[in-house]
Amino acid sequence: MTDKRSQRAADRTEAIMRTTLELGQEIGYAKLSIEAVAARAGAGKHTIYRRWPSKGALLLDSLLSLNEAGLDYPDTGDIVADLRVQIHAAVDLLARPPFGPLFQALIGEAQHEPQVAAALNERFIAPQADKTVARLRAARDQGQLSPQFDLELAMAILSGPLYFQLLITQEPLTHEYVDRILDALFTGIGPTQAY
Amino acid sequence: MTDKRSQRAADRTEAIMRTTLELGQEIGYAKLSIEAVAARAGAGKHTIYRRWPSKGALLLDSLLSLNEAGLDYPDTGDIVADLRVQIHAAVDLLARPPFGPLFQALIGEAQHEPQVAAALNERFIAPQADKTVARLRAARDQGQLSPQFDLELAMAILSGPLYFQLLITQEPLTHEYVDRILDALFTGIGPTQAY
Amino acid sequence: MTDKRSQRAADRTEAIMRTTLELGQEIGYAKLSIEAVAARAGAGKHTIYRRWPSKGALLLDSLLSLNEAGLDYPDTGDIVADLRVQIHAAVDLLARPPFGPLFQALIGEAQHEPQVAAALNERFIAPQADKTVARLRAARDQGQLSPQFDLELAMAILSGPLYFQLLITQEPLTHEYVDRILDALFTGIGPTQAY
Amino acid sequence: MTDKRSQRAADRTEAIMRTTLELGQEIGYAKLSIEAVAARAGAGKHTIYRRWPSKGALLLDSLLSLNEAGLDYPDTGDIVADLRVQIHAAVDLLARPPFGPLFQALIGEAQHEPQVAAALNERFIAPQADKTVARLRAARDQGQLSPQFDLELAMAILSGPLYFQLLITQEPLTHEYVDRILDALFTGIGPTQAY
DNA sequence: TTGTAATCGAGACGGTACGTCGCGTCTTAAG
DNA sequence: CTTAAGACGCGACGTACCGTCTCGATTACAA
Repeated sequence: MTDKRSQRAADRTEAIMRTTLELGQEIGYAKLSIEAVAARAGAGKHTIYRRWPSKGALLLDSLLSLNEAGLDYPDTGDIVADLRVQIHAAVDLLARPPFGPLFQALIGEAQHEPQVAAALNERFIAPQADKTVARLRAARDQGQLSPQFDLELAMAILSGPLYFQLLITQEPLTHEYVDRILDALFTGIGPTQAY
Repeated sequence: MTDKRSQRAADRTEAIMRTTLELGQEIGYAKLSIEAVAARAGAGKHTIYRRWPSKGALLLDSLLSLNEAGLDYPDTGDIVADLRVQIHAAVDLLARPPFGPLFQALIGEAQHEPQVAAALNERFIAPQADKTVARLRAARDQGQLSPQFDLELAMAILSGPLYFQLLITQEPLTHEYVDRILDALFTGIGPTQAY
Repeated sequence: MTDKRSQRAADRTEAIMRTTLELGQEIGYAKLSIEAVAARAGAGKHTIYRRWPSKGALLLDSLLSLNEAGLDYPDTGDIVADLRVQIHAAVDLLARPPFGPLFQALIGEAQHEPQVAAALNERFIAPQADKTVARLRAARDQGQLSPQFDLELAMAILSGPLYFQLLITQEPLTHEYVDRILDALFTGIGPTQAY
Repeated sequence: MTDKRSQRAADRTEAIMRTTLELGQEIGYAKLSIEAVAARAGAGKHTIYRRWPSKGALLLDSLLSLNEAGLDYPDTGDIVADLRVQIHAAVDLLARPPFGPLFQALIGEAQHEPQVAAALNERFIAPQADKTVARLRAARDQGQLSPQFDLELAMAILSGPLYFQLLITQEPLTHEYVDRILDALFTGIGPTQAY
């Protein structure tokens, strides 16, 4: 399949990403320099620059190499239970090393590198969101949700508070908090009587 | 009020922050260097470092100098209408120059500078959140919301999707989107029948 | 004699010079900064700049405060013996702490500060040279030296090799070396037969 | 001779030293900064620091590049005449631009950088001194000087007064002064009768 | 005895340069 | 043709001192 040449290249690519993860965990992704990665990996800087245009791009690939499979949704027929399982898993991934700090650093990079933001969206955020929307759509098609149920909005309401806590208040993400959001979304937050 | 010495200091502080805002708008906050701010402001670098420990801290103060009053909530008695007005204003502020790009850059900085994250929270995020919670509490006390209404969670559901869009998907924030979130929160998102 | 005002001033002057000597011995006169002297002496920088225009000038005064009396020549009637005593004493002073290193540093400063060079000459070098010339003149007047004896040149031949060794080759100055120079000057270096 | 890699390096080295000489003549070697040399030479500061550990070391190499051949002694059989020619040439070199001011600055640096002092000695002072001593030795071997003639001391007596005048009294060095020293050394300074 | 003028410690300020780091580009030699 | 190695121009970092300046507090003298 892959000939000898691309095997050599793949080896180098993999070694560089592995070094990025190691070094990032040791000294922090913010302080990570391409210079240091090259030195530690025994790679020339050229070899890195040939593959990735920026530190953000390298971080993104390194991140994705940690989660190649993605998080897949179960479909047991119970939409709330399935979302709960899935979001608990997502939170476990996002909030803990080695994925968590790297993910956070990457979002930091994305704020001043539009290309990183776009790539992050396209390759990680959107696929995850799509899976959530797809699972919700299935539930709606099965009549578990009303026909007017706004799939995209529901996804945003499920995700937004988590990112808010991860990036802004930087408090720990708990399963309990996820459950409260699910509750609020599917059983209502309580204003019904008053309205 | 302020004696001569602190007046001099205040003048310098103000000049540096003003230059930071100017230069940041011209070349982008990511490319902004303390060196360049010092040169443009006619200040020594020491004078900047004496006041702010990092670029992030300087950005934070400059940001806050743009919005010294904060965004205040109206209380017309109609909680949904009041929130709508308030959040529309917030979105207008957060998503547009000069505040928007600087705010975004600052959150980027916060991802790898815990002190910046803490200061940002303490001095901007938390006060705004507190105002929202306070307005919601007033509504609950007036019986417009059920006694079980989770104030903090509501605030997170109102804020989270906005930050998600601002920082992650980086799509434009519209008043219409705010309205959809408000609707979902206060009238339910639609699963009621199915449950 | 000195009124109260000048007493206060003299105290400060003396404290600054003493600190200069202390600090210079600790960290080396090359690394010495006026900033550090001021801090250590508990003096304002202004107080130093009011008295001395440059680090070199401060060093010079500090140096001279170590040797206020100067080196005085004995006159026992034996010119060679008197010179020997005197030059041995000079060498002991010039080549040893605390005078030596400071003197060396000062000559270093003098190479790029003409005013320091001039002041050093006027206040230290020339007076010493004059004493030597005066002692030689007395010997010539007493008939111990021929009427054609070149006083200035003799002084230069006695001093030059010492400074050469102190500043250029930076080898230790010994009494034995001084004796060899005196021998060469007064008994001839040995070419007589061949000429 | 030199391969391509060292040719590139040699070009940079040479350009930096040439700029050092130019700039030093324009603004004085004391005010010379590595920053300014780098800027004028179109070189990175790193490129300079990679080659020379200090300003003094750079000055030394620049100095030596001005006098790569060294001053060679004639040997006409007449030791005094040969020394005269040679020392006149040395004085002409040492006391005049471009060599003189740079040499003086370098000795200034040497007073607070032992490594510069050592290098200066090894690469300039000692070789010159050795040539003088060698020429004197040849004369002694040929019977022009007595067997007891102290070669090293003679060299010091010839050199010392010149350096004394160059560095300490900072009066101009003349050929006439050199002749007086030669006279004193080889015909005696005149005390003979009295002793 | 009380201004008033000089001096002081303290340290902020605009600068210049330091020596280091990392960027992204480049050149070379080895495979 | 790709690599490891690393030199290079560049720009910024954060620090150290420079010499000037303002600011009260502390003296000492003259009114």
